[in-house]
Order: sequence, then C-alpha cells, then structure tokens
Amino acid sequence: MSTIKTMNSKEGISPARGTYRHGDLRRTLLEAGIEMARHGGPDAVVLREATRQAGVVPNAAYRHFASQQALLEAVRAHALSAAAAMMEAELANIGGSLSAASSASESLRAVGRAYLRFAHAEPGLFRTAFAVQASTAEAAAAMSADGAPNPFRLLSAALDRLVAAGKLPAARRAGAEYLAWSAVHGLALLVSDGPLHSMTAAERQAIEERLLDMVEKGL
Amino acid sequence: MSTIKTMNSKEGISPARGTYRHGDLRRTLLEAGIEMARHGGPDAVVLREATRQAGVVPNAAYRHFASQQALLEAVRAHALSAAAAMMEAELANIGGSLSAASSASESLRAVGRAYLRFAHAEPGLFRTAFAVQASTAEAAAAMSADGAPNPFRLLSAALDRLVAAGKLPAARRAGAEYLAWSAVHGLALLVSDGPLHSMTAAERQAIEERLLDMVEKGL
DNA sequence: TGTACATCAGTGAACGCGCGTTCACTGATGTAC
DNA sequence: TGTACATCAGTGAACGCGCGTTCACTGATGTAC
Repeated sequence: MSTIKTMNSKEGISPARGTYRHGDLRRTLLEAGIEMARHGGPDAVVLREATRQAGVVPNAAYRHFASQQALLEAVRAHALSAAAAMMEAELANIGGSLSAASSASESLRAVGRAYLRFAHAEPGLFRTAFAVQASTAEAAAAMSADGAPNPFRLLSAALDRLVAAGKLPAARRAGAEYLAWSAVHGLALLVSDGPLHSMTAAERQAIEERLLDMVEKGL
Repeated sequence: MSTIKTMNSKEGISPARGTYRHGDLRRTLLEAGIEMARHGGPDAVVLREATRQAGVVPNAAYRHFASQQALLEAVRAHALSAAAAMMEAELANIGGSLSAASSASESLRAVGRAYLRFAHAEPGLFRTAFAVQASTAEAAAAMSADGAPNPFRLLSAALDRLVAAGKLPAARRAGAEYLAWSAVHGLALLVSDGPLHSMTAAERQAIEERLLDMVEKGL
C-alpha cells in the first residue's frame, strides 16, 4: 500500500543524491505524494513538499507534472487502484463450491467489506480516492472512463450477478449502486477517521457485517 | 437558512458605515462566515474575507472571535442548529392519528428525510456541519455536550421510540445510530454535491425513499 | 443638566509563512557520425 | 573507438498571493458624579 509496485527500494525518498540527474524523479515525487495523502488526505498533497522530500528544487517537479493538480490526480489514481486491488483480493477469497445465488451475495459482501477495510486501514488514501472535497461526481466520471478494474465497476458487476442469480428483482436493479454505495460509504467514513475508528477490530467487524446485512436485506 | 434569526435586515454586510463603531460586528462576521460556508463549505470560511465583507480592518475580528477556528466553530454551530430545525419541522408534520408503531417509524423516516433534504438544499452548510475534514469524532463529541436539540439526539430519540413501539428488537438497538446514520449520510453526500445532485426532485425523492425503506427493513 | 473620564471597539502597519508557478540558465547524458 | 553536439532534467532566483495573527494606537461611547 505504501509504495508503488515497481519501486526499487533503496533510493526512494533519500535526501542525498550523488548524480546530477535524479534518475526517477517522477516516481519519487508520486511516492512522496502518496505518502502525504496517506498521512493527511488529499489536502496534504503539496507539490513543494514532494520536491523537498525528493531532494530537488521546487520547480523541478514541472518536468514531470504539469501542475499540483496533476500530481494529486496521479495520487488519486493510485489510491483508487489500491482500493480495487483490495476488492479483488476479497473476491478471490470466495469459495468456488457455492450456489450461484450464494456466490452472488458473497460477491456483493466482499466488495463492501473490502471498501470498509480499505477505509479503516488507509484513511488518508481512502479520503483521497472517495471523499473528494469539491465533487464526488468528477471521481465517478474519471472512474467510468478507462478499462482498468475500479471500485465502481466491481460494485456494478456484483449487483448484476445478484440479478442474474435471481436474488435481486430486476425492477430494483436501477439505482441500486447508489443505495449500496451510500450505506457502505457512510460507515466507511465513520471507521476511517470518525468515532468508530478506535473500536476494537472485533467490534468494528461486527458492525460492518450488520451493515452489510442491512444492505442485503434492504435492497 | 441564509441569515441568523435575529438579524436586523438592513445593515447586514453593507460596505459603507457611517459610525466609527460598527454596532454589531460579531453578528455581521458570523453571517459573512455562514455565507462563505454556504458557497464553499468549511474551507471557505476565511477570517480576513469576513472582515472585508463587514467593511472593517482584518484584526478587528479579534474583538469578537479568538481565532479563525472560533469563527468556524460558530458557523458550524449555526449549521447544526439549522439541520436540527429542519428535522423538527419534518417531525411536526407527522399526523397525530397514527398507531404508536407507525408513528415511531415515521419519526425515524422524518429525521432521515430532513437530513437528506438539508444536504441537498444547503450542501455547503451540510458539509460544514457533518463532513468535517479532520474528524467526525469532534463533531459528535461537540454535539452530545450541551442540551440544545441536535441531529444526533433526534436520531437517537427516534430509534428509542422504535424500540418502545416494539418495531425494533432491543437487542439490535445498540449501534443502530451508526447503521442508520451511515446509510443516510452516504446518500446525503451524493445528493449534496455528488453525482445525484443534478437529478430531478422526483427522482431524488424516489431514491431517498428507497434508501429509507432499506434502512427500515434492514435495521 | 453638564462635564470628566474610563472603557474598549475598531485602526494602521507590519510580521512571517508557505504555497504554486515562471524565467533564463547549466551541465550530464546518450546519440550520430 | 573517439569526438561533436543536441537534448532536456534539474538549478537558482524570484514573483505575487493571501492567509492568520500581533503590536501599539485612537477616538466614540456611555457612565459616575
């Protein structure tokens, strides 16, 4: 979570640098941005601070990012794919010997559970990905754009499977993303940095499962 | 919503001022702060801008607020009481001829409906009151402090009535605030400045009622 | 009813801070011959 | 295999901005006598 997949571990954010050229400044800046987002959410992603951590002069960032906004977008993209990865891991846990109906239910629960787990484990990245200040609309738009697996697509797919398995009447399919997402997102905020953050793991999981029950029963 | 109850309408944010003393600077600053929050959420509450709108030198604010933070708290308190007022109005709409059980259900729905309505009508104030950046915990703590009617108290009371009326098993009462609040808050974010903000009123109300159904059924 | 005076709301000027961004530059790198 | 050269990543210096906050002040107000 804390680093980019292909990072070569040793250099990273090291202050000293022997060569005139940095070698991999773009990645270093991005990693610094991710780290700032992890600790303080989207507002903490500060371009100058990223260059400071990279041991480079402030304007050097402009060789790699057009603006602070561009850096923030890159950080957000990383956060989104980290969330998607968590969902896919949770989906992969579902046993193969289930009926179509159970398996569809479990898919939806897995997606919701991963979302809640991500919010708790990485509150800063969670807020960067999903609690955009200005408008969640942009985020949703950005997400439905390209082909990569993303959280919203995974949620939609789970709901489609539920309909296919006959566990959700087709008439109630429209807008179901919003209902499911609302409930899970609300609780995610509470467990990410709200009053529920300091619960024990057991308490938290209990209330998470109750919420997932509520969604499943209520949809 | 846009002004304080006891405001004397004419002066408000007028730029010119005949007298040396302002007369009611505290209220004027607070109103300016509320207006900024309405348009841009909590981050838009800028002390210097408030004094500018009041036609006063920046440091004059310190006669009335200890810091920018204090001004923001005052704005937040106003937003919270505006939300509570909306809930009470919605509660007052419930007919008196209902059974205890129906009346309890309707109370919970009224509280949720008012919350959603407030989020849509006043997104900036909504975020100021309920989507605190740093931590929702503070807000909740601040709220359970004094005796004024506040949104959380109203939600708790509605759930208590549901238990008293036998519509919610006592065993499921604990933590029910979190479940109900999660679902409603999540949707509120979507309708306040998210992708659902531009729905027609009818569409929005339909999905709001579906969410309230989900909560009622799923609790 | 008139005057002396304490109060304290608002003034004027200035701080230090950190931000994003622009400019003209320099010098290591890797490619073409 | 060696040399000339274009590229372009990172430098150095500086901008303007707006913020919150502190200081010593001034002068209108309303109260005590």
